Parts: sequence; C-alpha cells; structure tokens
Amino acid sequence: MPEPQSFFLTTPIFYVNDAPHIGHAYTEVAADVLARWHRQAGDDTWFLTGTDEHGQKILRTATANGVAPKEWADRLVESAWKPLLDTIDISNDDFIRTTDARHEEGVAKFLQKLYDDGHVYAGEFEALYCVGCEEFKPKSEIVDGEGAFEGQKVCAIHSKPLELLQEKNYFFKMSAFQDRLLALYEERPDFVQPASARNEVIAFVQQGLEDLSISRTSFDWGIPIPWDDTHVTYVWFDALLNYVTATGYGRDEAEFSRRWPANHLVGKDILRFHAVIWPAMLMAAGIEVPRHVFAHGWLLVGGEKMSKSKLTGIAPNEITDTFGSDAFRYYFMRAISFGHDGSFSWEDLHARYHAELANGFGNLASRVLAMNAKYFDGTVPAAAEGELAEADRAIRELAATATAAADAHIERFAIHEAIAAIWELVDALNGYVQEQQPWALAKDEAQRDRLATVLNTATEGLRVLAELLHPVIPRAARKLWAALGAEETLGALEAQPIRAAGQWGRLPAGTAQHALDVLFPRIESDGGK
RNA sequence: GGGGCGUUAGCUCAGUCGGUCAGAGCAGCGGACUCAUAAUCCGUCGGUCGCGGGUUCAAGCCCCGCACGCCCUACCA
Repeated sequence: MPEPQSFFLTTPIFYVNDAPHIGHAYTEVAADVLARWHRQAGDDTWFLTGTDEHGQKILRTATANGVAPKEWADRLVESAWKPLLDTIDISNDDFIRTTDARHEEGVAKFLQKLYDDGHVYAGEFEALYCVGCEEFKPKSEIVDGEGAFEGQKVCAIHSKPLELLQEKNYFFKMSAFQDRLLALYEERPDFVQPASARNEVIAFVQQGLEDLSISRTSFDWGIPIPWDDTHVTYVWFDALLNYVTATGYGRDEAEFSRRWPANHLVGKDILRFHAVIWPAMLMAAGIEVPRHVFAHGWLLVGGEKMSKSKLTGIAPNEITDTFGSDAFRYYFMRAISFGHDGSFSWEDLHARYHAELANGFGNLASRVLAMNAKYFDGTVPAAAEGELAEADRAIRELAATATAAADAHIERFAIHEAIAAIWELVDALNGYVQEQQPWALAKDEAQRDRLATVLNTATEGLRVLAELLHPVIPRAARKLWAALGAEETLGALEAQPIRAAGQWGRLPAGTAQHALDVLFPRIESDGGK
C-alpha cells in the first residue's frame, strides 16, 4: 500500500459582514464534493474553511450596532456562517476564524520573520482619502468631479473632492518576486486554473508588480504589527495566512508538513490575491507555494452577475427548503461547467431536479428495489455468471470506465464532467432495465435465472452509483445504501474506496434489502417561483 | 486607452492536434412499455456554428477587421 496522498483543500474565508448567498454556498459545495471524493478515496484529506473578521468595515458595522467587533463577529459566525455549512451539508474538517489565537499568533510570527529577513520596510502610503467615508479610496470608487468639482477627483459615494493624504505604512517587497512568479506560472501551467484565469494572472504580473502596503494605522481592529503596535495588519494579508495558521504554521511543524501545500478554491474575483500576492508572501517566508489555485466563475441570474443590490441575491435555504440540500449540491455542480460562469434559474433547477434526480436516478432506485421485493422477496438475486448476455457485460464495463473517468475528472477539478460520467451509468441502467423487461421475464418460470441476472445487474449498478454519488448527494446516497442492505454486508458508505467502486460483484447475493423512501419527491411547479 | 474571455439548435451548453464537427441534455412532436416517483425506452423536428474578409486541398476550430456582452487594469473580505 502506498502512503496515503495528502489532499489539503481550502475555500476562501467568509467576510462575516456579508450575508450568505448561493455564491458562497457554491464555493463550499464544490470544495465539499472534492473533499468527500478524496476522503472516500483514502487520501489524507483535510478540508478547511472559516471566517475573516478583521478590518474597518466590520469595526464600523459593529460600532453602529453598539457592540464590540469581536462580539459582532461571534454573533454572525453563529447565526449566519456556521448554519450555512449545515444547510448544504458541508463536511469541513476545521473552521478557522481570524480572531482565533492560533491565527493571530501565526500571523505575528509570519510578519516578524518577513521583517527579520528584510522583506518589509517602512514607507509612505499616499492615496486619495474621503472624509465622508473616513478611508482611503480604491481606484474603483474614485470618479471625475462634475460642476463645482470639475477637474477634481471625487468619491463615488459622496461625490465630494478627495484629499491626497499620506500615512506611514509598512510595505511588503512584493515587486522583488515578479520574476519568480512568472517562472512559477511558466513551469507549472496548472498552478493557476483554469487556463483563462492563468492568462489574466500572467498578463497582470507582466505589467509589473508594486510593493504591497500591509499595515494600517487609522483604526485598530486587526492583528497588531509585532514590532510596532501602532499599526494593524492589512486585512488581506491577515486573511490569506489562515491557510497556514490553521494547519500548524509556527506551532506544529509535523501537522504543517503533513498538510501543506494546499489546493485553493477561489472565486475569480479574488484570484489575484491567491495567485499573485499569496505565493509571493510564501516565497518570502521560504514556504512552498500552493499546489493549485483554482478560480471558479460567477453565478449569473438573468444573464447578470448575481447581486444583492440588484435583488438577484438568493439565500441558499430558499432553495434547500424546497428542493433539499442534495438537489442544491447536485444542481450547481452538474449544471455549471466548473471554472466558467453559469446561469441559475428556478426553471432550470426545477427541470433538472425532475428530469435527472427524480425521474433518472430516484426512479431507477425505486423500480429496481421494487422488483427485488416483488420477485425475490426483498433480497439481492444471484447472477448466472456462466450465462451473461452482452447487455450485462456492457453494464459491468461501464461501471468500471465511469468510475475511472469520474476520478480522473475530479483530479482536474472538472466536477461537472465527473458527474456527467457517473450519470452515463444512471441512464444506461434505465435503458438496460427497459430492454431486458424483467417484468416480462417474471411471468415465465423458465426465465427465472435470467430474471435474477438482470435484477442482480441492476442492483449491483445501484451499489456502484451509491458509492460514486455519495460525495455529491450524500443524503440520498446514504438512504439508497441502507435500502440496498449494503450497510450490513459492506459496512459504512463513507468507508467504501471510491476508486474501486466500479469493481463488480461486491454486494452479495441474498443480501436482505429494505424499503426505500422516495429519494427525490416530485415538487409541484408553483413551489419554486 | 491597454488586456482577457465569450457569442454554436427554442433554452442551457460540449466541441481536445483544422479533415463524418455540425453535437448533448432539456423543451416540442410521434410511438412502445408498465417494474417504478404519470416514471422508463425508442424515434423525430430543429442550427448560414455573431458579422465581413483571409490562409488552406479542407475552418465553430488558424489570421485580420467589425458588432454585441462580460471581466481585469493593485490593496473591494
């Protein structure tokens, strides 16, 4: 047996000030499917998520609500973010908060090391400041003034002139890593995925990197700079470090070397932070860069990026309340090409739920188990191994090839293709049952062996599907597993080696089966808007 | 201004190295079947592959131009 391969997967940490929407849930589900797959494959899997709690915005909101920032963060973590993970059945191994002591200590160590090694210097940060906002404005919020302010730069929110102010900041010498970063993208073409994301990153770095201001003095809700406590750490610099502080950086070297390097799943909006700033930080600290940074796309509603301000924001439970968490997971993983933008619509969700989950997979399980109950007294019939038909062999072969194909797709983060590969078996089994007509065979006692072979094939096919679909639709897969009687004969579903799911003949003939609840009940069409 | 990505059947999308590449699913239409969640299976309708040029024996696939849409252009967690 080879040493289990380490698979460390992260999601971005949630900024607690946001309200959870399906975009957050989408990232989490994708990560969860990958993590569950690798875990079930026997890889040494670690799935990390968490919350980002520092920064001026949070301080401001907390103050407006009359509570301390930490208390505000506590409230949101418990009322919004952890419940989100439950809503969509996320199986994270750890949940880090940037206010955890382990994180704050790790950040301090990291910063001190960079400072000691000469990667940080004190400089002047000069930028346009809005008195109304009480903060320095990013370019995206600076516009040209009109009327009385003609020729001046004004704040996009307040439409008042900005002042050019300076602030003493500490800077990270990121510019020094430009060449090493470009070499990294060149040598490891799969470091940033998909290719479109890689192109953007390379183009950006080729334009030239500036040093990064990593401290702030205008407010104090953050991690103090270890050698100068009049500064707090810039929130992004703080946030990125969660990936190492959660896994033992500076605290538990054995754990850290076991987990690191990570695979990062991020939305394409924050790609630059993960594919440029973060590897530069790691290079400076002498730490290996991540294995992969994978940027997924936006969810589009009505052709536009989903957004709360345009009232297209959707809370995950709006979907799960009606369709269930499995359907949520399946839909977004199947319908959207992972790495591309994807359209969401209630109509499409409703259609796919019925066509694929209810009519396709759910009904297949239902009809096969019903026939086992009816014709074989609720047990798995035995196949006549010596008399297999071509159709039987085709199913066996497909079970093996679909398993291998799905695993290969998961390896490349192509979750939608993995599901499509598995679904070939769903469709093939429905066709197989249809063509073999077990209900007709049952009318002829002379065909008893053939009937047994057909239903054995279909039942074993369900066993394969339960194992392969467990990472995607864990609840339904577990129900099916229990109904198949596999729990008693093969053990827990989670313990089935997924890369061997296609090996035929594991569910023993004679296994007693149990009643199966309808896996995906039909939903009246007025349910979904 | 510079750069990236996209534009393929009613809808959502595949199309790897240019040569059955004009595809899939859904929707629609016709038929078969009854084990099953009125489920399943088979058949069928359907596209000048955004527009205009070019390269090539051959182009959704390469090159140039144009139109439309989205994104990036550094501190938005």
